[in-house]
Amino acid sequence: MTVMVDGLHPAASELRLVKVLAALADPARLAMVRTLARNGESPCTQLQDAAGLTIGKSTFSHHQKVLREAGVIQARIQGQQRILTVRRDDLDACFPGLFEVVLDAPEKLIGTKRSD
Amino acid sequence: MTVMVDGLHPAASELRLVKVLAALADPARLAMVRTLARNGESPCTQLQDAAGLTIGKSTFSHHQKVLREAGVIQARIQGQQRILTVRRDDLDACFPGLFEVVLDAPEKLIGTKRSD
DNA sequence: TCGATAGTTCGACAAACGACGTACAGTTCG
DNA sequence: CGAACTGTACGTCGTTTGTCGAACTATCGA
Repeated sequence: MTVMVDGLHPAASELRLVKVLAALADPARLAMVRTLARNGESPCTQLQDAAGLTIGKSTFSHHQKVLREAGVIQARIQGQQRILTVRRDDLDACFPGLFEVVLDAPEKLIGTKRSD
Repeated sequence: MTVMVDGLHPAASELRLVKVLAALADPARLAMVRTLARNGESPCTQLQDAAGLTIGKSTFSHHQKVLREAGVIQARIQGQQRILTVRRDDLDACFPGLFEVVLDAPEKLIGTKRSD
């Protein structure tokens, strides 16, 4: 069975650019979002693996929460796992073009640290 | 006379998405960039006034530096003032569409705090 | 029921960040 | 020269952020 996790996701009308940018302005989170967008919806563990993140699971959970609260991704409970999805429709509606930029940027231009 | 301030600006090939996003993920800096883009090049004091920022001048200088080091804006010395400009060509070349998104976003969707 | 799997929550800690005031430096003008 | 103007650099303070490990919750399967 599939259950939506509400109250944790902001409505589309609640998205704010500053918060979305802040959520994306981290190497780990950017990798999560880009990988998720390319691979389609994934459970947390699978995404963490696919994104090549070497962080602990509690840290991953934290980043996932930041992205969720910014409205960038969505989580839905299916069995014992959370299936994550990019909220592309809402992002495109609010900030048209933003997601495409983030997705299309070549790996070389991403940057590995907040300061480099 | 006009003198370019070099060594302080990253080359176009040095721009990194994470750093650009981090630079833009602040209400004050976002206001600076958006105002600067609309008003064209401006000296610091004039920009701070036009952007309606109530922060101290040293804080403004700090934000200006963050934007400069991320490659978002450029400074050139003219007389006793620094003329600031958005590096739109370089941004468009590296992350096509990004700047347009940031510029076109309606004020309502910007957000006033990093966390709201 | 027991154990494995999948994530969350909590508390701690170091590092980074934003804001401030003061002092400083370069330019222009009297 | 000296004062006014424009912005930078430095040190500090309090808050936020990223990371971790350990404890906890919930679901599924044997």
